[in-house]
Amino acid sequence: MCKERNLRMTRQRQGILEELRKDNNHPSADELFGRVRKQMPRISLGTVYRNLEILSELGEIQTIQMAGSLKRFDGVAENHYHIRCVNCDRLIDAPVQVSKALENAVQVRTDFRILGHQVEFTGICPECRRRTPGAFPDNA
Amino acid sequence: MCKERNLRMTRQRQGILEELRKDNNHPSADELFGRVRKQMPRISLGTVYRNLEILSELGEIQTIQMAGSLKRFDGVAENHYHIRCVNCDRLIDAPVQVSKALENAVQVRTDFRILGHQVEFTGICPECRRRTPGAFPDNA
DNA sequence: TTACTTGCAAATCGTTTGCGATATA
DNA sequence: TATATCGCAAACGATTTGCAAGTAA
Repeated sequence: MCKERNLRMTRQRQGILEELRKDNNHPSADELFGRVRKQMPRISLGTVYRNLEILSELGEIQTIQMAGSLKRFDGVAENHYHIRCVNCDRLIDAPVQVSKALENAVQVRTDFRILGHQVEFTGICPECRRRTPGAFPDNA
Repeated sequence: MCKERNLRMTRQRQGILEELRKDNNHPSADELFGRVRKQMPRISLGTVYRNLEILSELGEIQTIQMAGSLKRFDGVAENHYHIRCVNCDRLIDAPVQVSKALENAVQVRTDFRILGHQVEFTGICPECRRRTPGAFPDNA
């Protein structure tokens, strides 16, 4: 990291990045704040936001904002699709390949210069289906 | 509309829906408020929000929330993909087919019950490329 | 007539920002 | 030492909500 910008690897920035990469769930800023705070009780929420913004600009992480109203953050920077549980808001990686062909298809049909694309599936996660059987029948 | 709920077709609800369907750009609540207000100067922003929420629940319109921090609304209820200009935030429909096969691919690989999916392409719109030549070279 | 809906204004809440203090390179 | 970054708290802005008055069915 630290391209042309004069960035410093502070204890806080380090801790936030490590915590985000520890497992690939996709916490909100506030959730991440809660986790990082266990290591650094005096860190502030503003610092978490500031660093997530910087890390995202650097391409070290990615910011996810789709169906939900909260931003979610992903320690894996490469594009991949997500599935969101509409019941519990859990967000996981979707086990399907990213399609560059889709971008090309749009590119040739418009005068846009296409830079990327995001996909989010919505559904009911296994836990929610199990927890409340009958609430989410398989045939919608 | 008005399934099992006891909904009334008020002047305001009617006007909001008509205005949203007049052309298929994808206004924010506030933009739509501005337009509807020309017909009904006393309508309030809260009313616009309340009705957009209801119309969305009824499946009459859809709420779009992806890369941007503002919700955007779409008078066309059927699923379709969008392209967002990262420079001016313009949002237009993407001229590619919705792929149910994508949903199936995820369905068979997870224990989620997949309900739908959203796709948003990001890029630079023709107007922005033209307006600031050189700023957005074709080879990224 | 009834209860859904409105306009208004205040509240909410995720996120951003100003500032003086701190700590990294 | 210079200045990027921090912690704190206040500001911001989109959205939501409580309430009394208005109105569709």
